[in-house]
Amino acid sequence: MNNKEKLRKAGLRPTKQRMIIADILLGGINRHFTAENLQNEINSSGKSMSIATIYNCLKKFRNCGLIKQVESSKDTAIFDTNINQHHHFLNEDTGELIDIENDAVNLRKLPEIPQGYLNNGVEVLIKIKKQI
Amino acid sequence: MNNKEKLRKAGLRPTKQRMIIADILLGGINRHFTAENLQNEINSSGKSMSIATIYNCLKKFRNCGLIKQVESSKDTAIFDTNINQHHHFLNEDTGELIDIENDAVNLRKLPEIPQGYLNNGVEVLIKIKKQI
DNA sequence: CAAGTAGTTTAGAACGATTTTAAAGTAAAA
DNA sequence: TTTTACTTTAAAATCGTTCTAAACTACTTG
Ligand SMILES: [Mn+2]
Ligand SMILES: [Mn+2]
Ligand SMILES: [Zn+2]
Ligand SMILES: [Zn+2]
Repeated sequence: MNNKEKLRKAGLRPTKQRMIIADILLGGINRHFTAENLQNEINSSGKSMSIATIYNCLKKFRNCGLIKQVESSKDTAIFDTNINQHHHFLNEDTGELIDIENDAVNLRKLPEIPQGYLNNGVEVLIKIKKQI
Repeated sequence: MNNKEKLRKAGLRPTKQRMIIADILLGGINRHFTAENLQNEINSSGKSMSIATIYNCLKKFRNCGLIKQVESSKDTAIFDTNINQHHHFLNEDTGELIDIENDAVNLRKLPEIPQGYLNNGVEVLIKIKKQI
């Protein structure tokens, strides 16, 4: 399925701007990035896009499940093209995130989900720092 | 150990403002809160404190290990008085966090820590949402 | 205790990330 | 083709947080 079809299937009009972002984000190597990272990459390729549009698109993409947003205590939102359930190393010295594939982690025991609620995904974060 | 001693031991001068915050946060029931939550609570008790001071104190408390900051994709920083290693349910409908005690989770398999790095804590986040 | 000094608080300004506004532009529907 | 709803944009606004610089206070030293 090409990117235009992916957008259509997600209920999003394939505008010029969304196609530019889809071409960068979808179907390539997985990555973690900020809105500003993405704008810089668009600029480097000789194109340009309003930062408002970038935020609009990322929010739409996220709400459609085309990308995810990472839980992070940094003050800038971090997005993730890896939409499979997976886990992360967090380098606490640098803030860098590294993917951990889902099957590299195995949970022997989990608490009961509160009454009336559904498990909507489990994420493991392994904080690491450089050895001294 | 009383709060004044706790601050001293952490290398922090027990100022009037830090004692007010310590009295609210330390040694009570564990909770998750924002800087604004804390200011509202201080205000409700008839006291007042500059928001800059609240941020200053929370940062000092966090750096001393008296409180933690939660990994969260919300744009407001969330702090946690539970400084033990533990896990969370995240109610994705409301943003509410619920503590999961460390021994309620058991990890059978973890990936290898990258060469030259140390494991500095593992956090499990279980996202939940209301059943439909 | 009295001074001295180093650390702290504060209001307000500044900042950086994100959202809103409102007008112009574009994609899809009729 | 005309109409409609949706999208993009620059610029302003907003929001959480940090900075500035002056006043204040806790601790140290004499
Ligand atoms: Mn923030
Ligand atoms: Mn965040
Ligand atoms: Zn990832
Ligand atoms: Zn907690």
